[in-house]
Amino acid sequence: MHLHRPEYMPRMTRDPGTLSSEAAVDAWAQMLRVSQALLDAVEGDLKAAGLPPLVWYDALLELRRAGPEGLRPVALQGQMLLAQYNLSRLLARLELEGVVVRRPSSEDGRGQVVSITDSGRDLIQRMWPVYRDAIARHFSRRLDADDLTQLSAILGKLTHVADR
Amino acid sequence: MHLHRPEYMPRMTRDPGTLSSEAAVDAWAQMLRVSQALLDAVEGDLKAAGLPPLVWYDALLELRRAGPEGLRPVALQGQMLLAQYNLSRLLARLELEGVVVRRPSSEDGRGQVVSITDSGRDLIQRMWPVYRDAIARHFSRRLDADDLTQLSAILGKLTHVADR
DNA sequence: TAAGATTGATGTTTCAATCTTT
DNA sequence: AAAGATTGAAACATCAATCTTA
Repeated sequence: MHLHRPEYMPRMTRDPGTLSSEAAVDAWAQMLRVSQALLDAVEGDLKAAGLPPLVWYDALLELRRAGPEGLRPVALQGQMLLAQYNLSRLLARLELEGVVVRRPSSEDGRGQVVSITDSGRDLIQRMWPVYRDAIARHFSRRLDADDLTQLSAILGKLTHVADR
Repeated sequence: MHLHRPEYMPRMTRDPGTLSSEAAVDAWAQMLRVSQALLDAVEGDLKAAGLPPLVWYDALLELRRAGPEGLRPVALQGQMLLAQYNLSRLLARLELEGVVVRRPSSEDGRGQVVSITDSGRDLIQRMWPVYRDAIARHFSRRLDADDLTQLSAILGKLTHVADR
């Protein structure tokens, strides 16, 4: 359990802000560990089925949503949590595989437009059943409706991480 | 929000096992996204303070717990979620930096024993205040005691991911 | 044969610098 | 100067093969 419970932590001060910090740090470590294990498990299922990693699924899904007009890489960046250089290289791999196409933007000379191809639509359709089953097996199956409601509410409180 | 809500998902079957699958998939995507953002934020704080990444903290913490006898790499592997080859190279970096030492095991000719050094103890002590503040800022500060209790209970249900 | 651990080759991510257009 | 995007070099992760001892 507790991936990194800090035994170093100084003996619990009276500062109200740190009163329950031990429980908070334990929960933090637990969350890190569980989500990493879940991610590993799901990625493992995809790989076992001979399919590409989750980040391909995420990118293709956003591009499919965008429709025939495609998306600017900078817009994709906002959806996915990727650095610009990282996205640039991901798109290069996707294009090499033939699942997306890139063309220069007519509106903005600096930019590009990326669209999903038929082959990309086919790939994401083949990925989804495997992904769906992996989520069910490792995640949904272990939680009931109340768990999902509570979890979602708590995660919602953690959403604006970039603040401050 | 919803990192990859599957619009591909076929129109909700009557199969009881999949009745609430949409909510589950949303919660799954939310969890992935939030934990990745939190991790990025905390790693960013460490880096901004000129400190090494979290995985160093985790390894050093386990080794400090182990005390003077040290730990076998295979034992560290169990604590951290790392592949063997990955750990091997992490330990090489830690040793190069002088924060751990490796020596052959006297009990098992195949194995080694790894211990933290004084320099390693110093490093982890310098990392902890930064890490603690990052957890507080990005995580604890946004949750109350009930949130922590609920979150921990839910994460507990997700813990045995390797099953089945 | 299996467990503990490492390594060469390859792929991916990151940092910092760059290039083009706004 | 700032925004959109890319790239060389370096760091790190992964795969498959290897080595040693149990």
